[in-house]
Amino acid sequence: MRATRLKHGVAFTPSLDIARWIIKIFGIAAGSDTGHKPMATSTNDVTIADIARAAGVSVSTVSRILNNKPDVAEETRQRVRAVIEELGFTPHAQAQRLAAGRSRAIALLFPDAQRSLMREEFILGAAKAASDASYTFYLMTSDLSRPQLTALCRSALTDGIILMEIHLRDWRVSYLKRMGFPFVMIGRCANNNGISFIDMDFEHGVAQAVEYLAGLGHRKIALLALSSEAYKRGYGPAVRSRDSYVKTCRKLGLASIVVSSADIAAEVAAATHKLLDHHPGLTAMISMHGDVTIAAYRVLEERGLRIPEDISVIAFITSRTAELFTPPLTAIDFPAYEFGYQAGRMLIAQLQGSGAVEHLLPSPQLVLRRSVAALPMARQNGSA
Amino acid sequence: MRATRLKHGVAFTPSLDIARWIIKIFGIAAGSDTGHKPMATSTNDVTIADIARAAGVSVSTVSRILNNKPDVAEETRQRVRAVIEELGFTPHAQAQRLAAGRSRAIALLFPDAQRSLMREEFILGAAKAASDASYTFYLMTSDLSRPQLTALCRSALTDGIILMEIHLRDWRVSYLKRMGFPFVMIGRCANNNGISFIDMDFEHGVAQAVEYLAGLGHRKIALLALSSEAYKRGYGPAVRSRDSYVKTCRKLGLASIVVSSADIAAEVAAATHKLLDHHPGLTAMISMHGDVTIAAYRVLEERGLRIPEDISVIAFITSRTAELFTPPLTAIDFPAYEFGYQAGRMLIAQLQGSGAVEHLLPSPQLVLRRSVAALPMARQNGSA
DNA sequence: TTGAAAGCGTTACCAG
DNA sequence: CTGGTAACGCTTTCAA
Repeated sequence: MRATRLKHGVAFTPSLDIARWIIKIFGIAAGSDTGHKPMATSTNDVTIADIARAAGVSVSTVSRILNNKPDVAEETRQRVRAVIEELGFTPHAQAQRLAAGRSRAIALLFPDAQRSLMREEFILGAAKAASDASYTFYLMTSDLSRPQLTALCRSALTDGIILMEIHLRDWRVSYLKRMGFPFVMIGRCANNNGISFIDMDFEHGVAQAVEYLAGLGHRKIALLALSSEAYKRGYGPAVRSRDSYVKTCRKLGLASIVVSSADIAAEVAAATHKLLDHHPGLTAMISMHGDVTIAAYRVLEERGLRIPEDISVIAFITSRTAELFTPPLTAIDFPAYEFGYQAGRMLIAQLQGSGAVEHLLPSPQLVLRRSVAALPMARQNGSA
Repeated sequence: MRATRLKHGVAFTPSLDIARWIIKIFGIAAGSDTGHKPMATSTNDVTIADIARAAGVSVSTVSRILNNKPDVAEETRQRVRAVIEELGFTPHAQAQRLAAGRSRAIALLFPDAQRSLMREEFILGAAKAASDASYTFYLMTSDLSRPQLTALCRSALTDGIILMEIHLRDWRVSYLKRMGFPFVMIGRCANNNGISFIDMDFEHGVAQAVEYLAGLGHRKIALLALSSEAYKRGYGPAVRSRDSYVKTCRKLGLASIVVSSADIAAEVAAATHKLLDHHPGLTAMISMHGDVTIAAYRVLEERGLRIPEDISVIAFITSRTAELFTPPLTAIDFPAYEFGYQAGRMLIAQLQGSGAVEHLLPSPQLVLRRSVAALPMARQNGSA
């Protein structure tokens, strides 16, 4: 993981040294030949009125045809459609939205904080769901403050919202609920009455992982938990995973060994060191840190511990990412793309009036790869 | 990488078996207490007219204040602002957009085809650039057909577009240029007159990689190239990387060893096998396959070849992903997030009338990690 | 510095 | 089945 700087364009830090990029400025385009005008209307001169005139019908009729309303004579429909085709007309989305009072758009509020290879897949899934339903898809990064959320709702930019990073008690949820603004969650609150969500079942996932490891003879199983700060804030995954871990350990008569840290390589590494220092007999760990679990791998490697011979590791992680680890990570699979897709689908269903509230809590799948091994009898007696 | 199915919720394929998810339907919400109405307007009753009335001014004045126009008495401004605050007013975005003829939105056209850990970072970067400039950000997956692109332009949904996966001759580019519709590219064509872009300099990147390896004594350096189909289509990265590789090899008096494949694990694995079968003396390879390079790693491992002792590997890849490999990948760093950010920034600058065309071709940075080693003298004489 | 009024391009209601 | 017309909520001349 170490790297050094060489002479010629070889650097450790891959920071974008923008000032040194090859930047060619071709001068001012102004109103010249390129003719890039910021006016979107320049591209869309032909309106519904033009169509009406050309086809010898009224705008209402054209509108009806555009919206596939039934009460139009087939012959008229054909004729108008031909004109539309010929003039290359496409409706002005903003105008449609204003007049119709709906935007046919959904938005995903994506936490700005830390990027994670896993969570990015939510985006594509949600976007796909939108496009499948002919909705447009907004991605909003930057964590919204309360007034910003209000503004978003009132702006009518979007018909509904997908919320992520849900806390057990989440002000955004209460607020949107009170406003009656449509939304769904990836994650869930303590109380989810009347709200659709899809969530990873961390509770069962962790229990499953612990039991699986215990079944292989492991007795000292640690949890590399999310930050205690997140736990205190009531961040769902942090609370549910940790609580479930403790409970499962108790049930199985195992000691709970928890070490918390933020999803940052340096902190996960420090946490892992701490863990190994304090618990020399450790034979397995469960990581909540997604791809950052690599930091734990490196620490183990550094300390001469082999995976899985000396230590078994399980993480909550996307398949694609799990496969990049060596050895590949045995994992509770986190199908982030599918989660995003389902969230989008649910939201749109809700918008289209199917009043059903959906609570999706897929049962976690443990995918066996190569980071877990059974504990040999010799070690089961605690001889670290 | 192999995995087996166990009895209890343990599966190899992490496919979402939706039918078996725990799905609770809480009945029809209808017009009940949840009150989720699809009408966005329900949330936004207070209009600019209400403000005007309450403040005792005209709508024009309120509008001016909303848009920070200079010609308003400071005292009036204060008073109206207070009313806006008090009534919790937020402008109706669709109405603004319709009236103003601008959407203050940009869109990223994201290729639907294959997902890649790397390319997903483009999205967040572009979204950030938009949010930094108070623009909204559309993400459109699904590859647009020609009529769909036309429709997008005419719809006035967005003021400008970011294009990806650029081919040397790209119909979308010609089309948008002809239409005079604002756009920028991540990637570049053969001829980029008057068009802003940011592109990875694959040409120099590959040259740098080959020269670096050659400098370490390697003589048999292979290129795990992108699919020959992509090459034939004129996909920029495919063409530029391969051509540069061949050229650099010739310059250095090395034989060119190219094997092409799609960005799919199975194909990359097959290509790697083929490579090793046909070129037993191989000591280094350069991969264009991003995170799919893991497939090559696995093949090497499988065949008992150590990285970097037996084979050195260099790839074009994001730092975050490179660190997941073991050993960590020495790489031409692909700062995808920054690319996305710059593309967004450029587009918005263009929309705001700074007519400067920017051609950004940052010099590729080789980041040394641990997948490359110098060739011992003993092996330099070709004794595989 | 302010106000009145004419759009912006659709949709949707109401007559016919 | 079709046409007129009033919204939709805001921006932007043009006068005052």
